[in-house]
Parts: sequence; structure tokens; C-alpha cells
Amino acid sequence: MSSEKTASAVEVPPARVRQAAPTIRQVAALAGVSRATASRAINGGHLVSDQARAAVEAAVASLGFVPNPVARSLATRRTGSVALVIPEPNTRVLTDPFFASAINGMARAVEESDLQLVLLIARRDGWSTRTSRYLTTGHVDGAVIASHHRDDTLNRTLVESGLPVVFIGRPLDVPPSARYVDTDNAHAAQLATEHLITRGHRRIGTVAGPADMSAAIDRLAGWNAAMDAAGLRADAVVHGDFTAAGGATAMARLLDEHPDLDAVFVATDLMASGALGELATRGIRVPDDLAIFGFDDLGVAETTDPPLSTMGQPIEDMATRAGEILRDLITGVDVPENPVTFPARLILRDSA
Amino acid sequence: MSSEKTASAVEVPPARVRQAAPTIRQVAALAGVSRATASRAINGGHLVSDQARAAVEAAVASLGFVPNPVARSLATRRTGSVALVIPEPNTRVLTDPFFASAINGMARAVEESDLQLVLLIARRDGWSTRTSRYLTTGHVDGAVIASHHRDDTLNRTLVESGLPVVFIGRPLDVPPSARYVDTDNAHAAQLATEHLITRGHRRIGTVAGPADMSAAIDRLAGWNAAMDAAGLRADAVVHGDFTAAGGATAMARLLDEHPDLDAVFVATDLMASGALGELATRGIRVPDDLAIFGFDDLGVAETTDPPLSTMGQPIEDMATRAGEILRDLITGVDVPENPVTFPARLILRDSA
DNA sequence: TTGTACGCGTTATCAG
DNA sequence: CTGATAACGCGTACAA
Repeated sequence: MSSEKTASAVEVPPARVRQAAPTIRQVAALAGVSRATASRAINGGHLVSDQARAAVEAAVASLGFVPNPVARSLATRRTGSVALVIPEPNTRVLTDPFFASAINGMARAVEESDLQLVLLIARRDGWSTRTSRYLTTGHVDGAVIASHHRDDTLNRTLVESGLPVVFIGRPLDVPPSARYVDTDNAHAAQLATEHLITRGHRRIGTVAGPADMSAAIDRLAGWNAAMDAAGLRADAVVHGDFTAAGGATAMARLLDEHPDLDAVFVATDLMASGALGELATRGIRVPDDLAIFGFDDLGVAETTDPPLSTMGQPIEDMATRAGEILRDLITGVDVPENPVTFPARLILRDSA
Repeated sequence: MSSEKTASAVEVPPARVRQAAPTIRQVAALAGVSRATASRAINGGHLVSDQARAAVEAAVASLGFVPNPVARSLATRRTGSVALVIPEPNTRVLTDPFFASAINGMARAVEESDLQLVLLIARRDGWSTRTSRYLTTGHVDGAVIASHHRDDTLNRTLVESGLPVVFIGRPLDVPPSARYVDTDNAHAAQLATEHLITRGHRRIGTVAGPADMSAAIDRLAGWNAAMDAAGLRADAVVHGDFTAAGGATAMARLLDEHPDLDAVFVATDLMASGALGELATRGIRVPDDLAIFGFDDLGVAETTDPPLSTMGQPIEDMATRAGEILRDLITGVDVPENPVTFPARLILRDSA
């Protein structure tokens, strides 16, 4: 049964809601040239006579022609947009200043090129399916992955797919060729620990992060290096989970096992904030009884009591650099080898 | 020579950098069916014999075929993605909890449909060109505009382009048919003012927002209505610019012109926070000497001194609803007429 | 139920 | 410099 399709001799264009966009064919016809010439005039503009170009430009203006980006993408195999992927574990997206900084940085990098920034919020459970598929099926020309949290096995899938990808933060479980930008976590942690040593502390513990996250691994290594270099015993280590609550728990255990500590390097401001709460509960004064040193400086360090001395990460600059590297990767420009590391800044407040 | 039958078994695909993605043609060949049948089997699955479908599915699996979304878009004239546009005036993007809530809400709405959320950060100066073009040239199927700040003349361009659009916050200068979700600002402001009246205040002023923003207009109207209904003189009005500094300035002027005020309804928590600073400077106690009532409850109201009594906007719910309306607009489902308003919640803290 | 053939709007190739 | 014409990969009337 054929639907309401009635044979009509007069070609009536199907009533579409959106106004019919003029095609390059109409431009070419109006300008009196071929589609190919019209296309050339509209794009590069090379190899076209001034006369033809003028005619095409006039036609474009009069018709209000705008190239269809989908058709263009199909022909060029490029979409002109890049993704910033934010794998967010909990429901509270973007309240984390880390992400705000990353977005700002990427936006800055993309602003000068003619790329469009597409932000992908990837809830962790769906990350393996929808987002991954979106990225690997030609929707974007490349992606920056803000792998703030626990590294995903999907990272590997992504780089192996051949899509140009740059990570913010060294990814684990990925071919060493994978590009990334990162804070020099080890060196920064070493600086922080050395600062504590310089201040006269000798029994220095650390609340490290999860053992399967690169930032945690590197920061622990830096603390270790500084302790070794100073001939101090590096035995007071407890792992937390990068949350405030985890920091409190870890600090409690650290104190129970090593009551003689006079300073603690905490791998994250967020964990440090939790640790401060635990210390307050126990009546331990900071920094008088125990010095605390954090890491990140993405907002929480300023508002704790006392404000945290910490190592500041230049997240926004890192994201900008990641965007630039991605751009070069896409356009085929040679990009520097890994690692691309950024120095952290020593920020002294009241806690150490 | 019909291109349909040029398929040759020895066709060697040109060596491309990215791994050659299998096309539906190869799937059809391997399954021993035509492209059309393969396409039908892959999509709806209707009108295909079980045998053919099985063959196609096997071929898809063995080849790892994934439809090229660009080609699909070109054929269907749908992209499968929607934009959330965030016009951000200053460089600090997303530190505003308004945006975080909006993003979360949209993400929730989009999660259940098969749409992809594309976040567009539109710096104001570029908003007129790149973002607008991106939206109107078929990159997305529709957009939600989080017009938190001053209304843009481009809003009109957008709705006139025919792109399905839903605004968060009533837009000005736009055909009345434009869909939007909004807080019932007038009613909420009236409730706030009535609360002040109930508490015994009689000389109630207001720090209103910019006269060209709908939220400001509506809230001022609500304050007016409450004052009129109570037979109180509604003459103490000063306009601020929706910033903390503007709130301080406006409060100063209000106090100078009307020293007898015993309560002030401030159209925004942010302005109220500035106002509180001005009051502290003058040694005016809140709420004892002067009661202050705010609007928004998007984070700042809890941290002021004293914490602000305010009208809470359900931004996240609004964004979710906006996303749902957009989805219906795109799929042709009937959507409810304007206005789609959400009630604000009266939140009592210490300032009034 | 299946297959043919055309359309989607551009860009790229390759003779003139 | 220009113009046919072939990709690009897929969806889908229409006919069989």
C-alpha cells in the first residue's frame, strides 16, 4: 500500500521544516561555472581565475550558501572537531576544578585553530561502549583524554584504534608511544619532601594514592627519592584512595603505626583536607605538632584550616599543550617525543 | 559503466594510515546479499529474512564493521548529536555552578536517548560567528542554550534558522514560539518578598538585575506584585549588574537613598554577597538591622556570612527537561506549549 | 523479501 | 585554468 504519495507532474519539493539549504550545484549554476570550479573558488581559491572566483563569490553571497559540513567530511575524511573526554566516576560532574581548568586550557588551544571542541562526559560504565564507539567511528579527528581518575583499560583500545589521542596525565597500560602531558610528579614530590627536610623535619611519612594510578606512583617515588637522598628512613607509607574520607582513614592508620611522625606528605589536597579533619579530631595541631604538605592546588588547598602548603599543578597550561600536540598530530606536524612534563610550583601556606 | 557492479574481488584498498574501516559493501559481499539488504539488517532489521539477517550479522561480526556516522548523516540528514551551548562572558568557564548543574541535567536527559551531548563553549565575541555557524550548518540536530547571562541577539538568528532550540531561561527578543524552560521568577520573587512581609518588615527595597535580562525583569515584577498586594510603597529600587561588585555598589546607593529600609530582596545571591560586604563595612548587622533575601542557591548562598536565605532554582531539573523537550522537538513528538516553568524553593538560612 | 539505482553535497582526479 | 566524472559510505524509494 503506497502511502500518500500521489503522482504529480509538477515537481513539488517535499515540504521540509528546515529551509532548504542551497547547494554548491546551485552556486555553480548561478555563477555559470562547474561544481568543481565553484568548489575550488570556495575553498583554497587557488587555480581559479579572478573572474570565475568573483562570479562564484557573488553567487555564494546572493544564495547565502554555506557548505554542508557533513558532505564535506565525507569527502575529506576529516570532521574538523576534536573531543575532550572527561571520564567522571560519580554523578557530580565538573564540580571538580581539575575539569574546569582542563576545559579552559583545551578551549584556548582550539580557539586559534579552526577546530571545534566537543566535550564528552563519559560516565564510567558507559565509557566502554558509547563514548569509545563515538570516538573510534570518525565523529572527531582526535581526542584529549583527561584521565584524572583511575586509568581505564579502554585507554589502550583507544590508542590502538589509531585515533590521534593525547592524554592529560601519564596513562598506564598503554604503548609507550602514546602521547601525554603530565606534571613532573616525581620531581615535584621530591621538592615537597625536600622542603619538609629543610624545615628540620626528620620523621616524614606519606599518604600515597592508589597504587595503580600513575600520579600516585610517581609522587610516592619522588618522596622516596628525597628520603633516600637525605638518608632518612622511608618506611611510613599508607595508601589512600584520593578522596577526603580516604585521606582521613589513611592518616589515622599512619599515626597509629608511626606515632613519632613530625611531617606528612599527602599526595593530594583532597586527601590532605580529610587528614586535617582527622588531626583536628585528635587534637594534633598543624603545623606545630605535625606538618602537612599537599599536592594539586586546584581550589581546596586555599580553603582548608589551616590552608595547605602544596605543589601546584598547571593544569590549564597542560591542557593547552595537549590540545596543541593533538592539533599537530592531526595535521601531521612532527610533535615532540614523550614525556612532555610541566613543573609544579611550590606554594607555601600555613600547614608546612 | 554502472558503479554498482564494478566490485572486483581483487580490489586492493589504497593504503591508508588509519586502519581501513570495512564498508557495508564488504559486509554485503561477505554475507552474499545486496547492500540494501545489509543496510536493512543492520538498522531496523525489518523486512529481512532471518537467514539474511544472520548472514549479515555474522559478516558484521567477522569484519568488525561499524557504520560510518558521517555517511549515515549525509543520507539521513541527522547527526545524532545535540549541543549544549554555554555563552560564557569571562575567561573563567564552568567555575559557575550554574553551568555544572546545566551540564549534569542535560547529560541525564541525553543519557537515555541515543543522542550524543556536544558541549559548546561560546566565548561571547566568537559566538556570533563560529558557534552560530556550527549550529546552523547541520553539525547537530538541535541545541539547548543556557542563556544565563545577558541575552544575545543571536538567539533570534538561531531560532529563525529553524534549528530545534530550547532555551534555559526565558530569552528576550525572540519569537514567542521559541521553547524555553525557566524558573517562575516572578512568583518566586513574590514569595520571597511575602516572606519578608510576614516576618514583619515594611520598608522593603530591592536590588534588581539588568533591565534587559528576563530573569531580572521577572523578579522585579514579582517584588512589585508582593509590595502592591500588601499596600506597601515599592519605591526603593536600584539596578545592579549581576556581579558581586555590582551588588555592593547597588546596596550602597540603595542605603543612601533610602536609609529607613529594614529589608532588601536582592535578585541574585552573587549580588547579595557583595551587598553583605558593603553592609559589613558600614557596620550594619544582618539580619538584625537589615534583612537580606537572595536568589539562586547555586553554591554561594551557603558560604556567605551570614548564610543567605534565598530562592533555590532547580537548574539541573530544568536542564533535564530542556533536553527532553529538545529530543521531542527533534523526533517530531508534540511538545507542551510555553511556558514550562519550575517552582523555586524557599530556603531559609540566617540572613532573613 | 530482495536487489537496483539514485540521492545526499563535496572534494579529488584527470583529461582538455 | 576548467569541466566531466568518479569517489566518499550509506539509506531508501521503487521495482521485481
